[in-house]
Amino acid sequence: MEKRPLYEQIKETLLARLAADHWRPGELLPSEPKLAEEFDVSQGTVRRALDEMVAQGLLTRHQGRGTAVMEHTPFQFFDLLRADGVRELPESKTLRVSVNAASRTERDALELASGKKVIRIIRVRYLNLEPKIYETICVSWDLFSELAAMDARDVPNTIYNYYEQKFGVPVISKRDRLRAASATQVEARYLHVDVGTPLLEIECIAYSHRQQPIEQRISRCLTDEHNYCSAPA
Amino acid sequence: MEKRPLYEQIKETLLARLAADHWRPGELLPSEPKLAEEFDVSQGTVRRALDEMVAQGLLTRHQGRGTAVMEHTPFQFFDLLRADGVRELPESKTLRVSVNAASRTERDALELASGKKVIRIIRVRYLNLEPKIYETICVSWDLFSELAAMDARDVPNTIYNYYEQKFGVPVISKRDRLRAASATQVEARYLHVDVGTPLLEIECIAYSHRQQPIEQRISRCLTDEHNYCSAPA
DNA sequence: CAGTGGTCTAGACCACGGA
DNA sequence: CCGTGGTCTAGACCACTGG
Repeated sequence: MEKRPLYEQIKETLLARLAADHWRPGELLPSEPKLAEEFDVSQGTVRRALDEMVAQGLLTRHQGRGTAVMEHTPFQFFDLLRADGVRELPESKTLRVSVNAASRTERDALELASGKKVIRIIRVRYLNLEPKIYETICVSWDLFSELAAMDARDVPNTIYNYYEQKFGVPVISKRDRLRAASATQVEARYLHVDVGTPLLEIECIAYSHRQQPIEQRISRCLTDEHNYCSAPA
Repeated sequence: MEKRPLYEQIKETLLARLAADHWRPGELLPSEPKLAEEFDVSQGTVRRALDEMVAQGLLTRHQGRGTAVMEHTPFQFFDLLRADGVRELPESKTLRVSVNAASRTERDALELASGKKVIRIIRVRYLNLEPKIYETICVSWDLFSELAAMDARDVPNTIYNYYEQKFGVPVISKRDRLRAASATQVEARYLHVDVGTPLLEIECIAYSHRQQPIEQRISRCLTDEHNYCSAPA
């Protein structure tokens, strides 16, 4: 017999089913009494497992309707806010899609073996029609080779949604590291500023189920009108 | 009768007692059965209230011992990490303590009426013995007037602890806004870099109970060896 | 050892949503 | 109307801590 709490085991089973695409985003899970019967525990124990998954942002509950798989909006994972706190939808223009050998830092970020290839997407993002972000996205070629064949014009604006829709790989969490940097020549040209202008560099690693790293994204941002905001505690 | 859930009412009562210094940090609360009896509810309902306060980081539980008021370590609210992820204790050297009329942004941050005075503390912080942060701390003079009389040499390194010990005002949460900036002449001198070097500016507002703003802190950081890291999701 | 929190059960009643 | 999740109860047994 297992010695870990029942609700943890149930949670793990449900996590595995989520990872295996057992239910699509937005779809309703079986009701609590149903799950309780299946796992042969009380409804309270199922509730505890579901509660924790809701707290993690994986599920949502609606009284009278049921418990559904969370749909991740394009906004949820974008952290640049206007000075007044309003969240704006960023537009994107993709500059280049290329396939290269992974660099050392990319291998670390994505947990790839040496010699593995990655797809790099370089794009400029606009806030309020002004170029504010020069962004390099890096994903494993093994996982997303279809992306490499794509024309730059066809790269969707909300890539996390695309991972989920096309490849069934939802982005569940992410971790950011921030530092200050200076605009390079290329960045200065695209962002319409002088070389050396201070930029906020956000290195974001996106994870799917089981902490599997999916994407490394380095965003170099003009922060004259927008700020990065930590989660409201 | 109240219509809100019982566990929320209990939580609010307990929060009020925390704010009123009913228990000191580290002290044990009454046991769950005791609280259940006092509020005339079942132990499960008390548990739920306590669980939420634990999730908020206000309490800690120890099986066999009891539930205690969380002690806030100086580390908990410092977010600059070395590239390898290790957290270092920053040392501080206070440059100046002054009393001034609050600026517009300071009044907004601390929710002060116009004409109110603030105490400003300017200091340099060291990581691994190197100057890395030029920091301006701003607090309401009404709340902390004793600080103004203090010699710069006596300003403690871990100010949050000091607020809690001396004034009974614990820092419960904070909100950060980040942007990129350029080193001014003064900053460049203290941080041993050239004027214009990119700095990471962290504007941090610290809150006590009931979202009352306590402190505004603007830290301008060299991020050559350290990064700001978002909470691990 | 007695008392604490941690887990789990089997019920109850309620508020909400959809058919 | 029925089935859903939301709240609440009163108990059980366990694992851990301290004296």
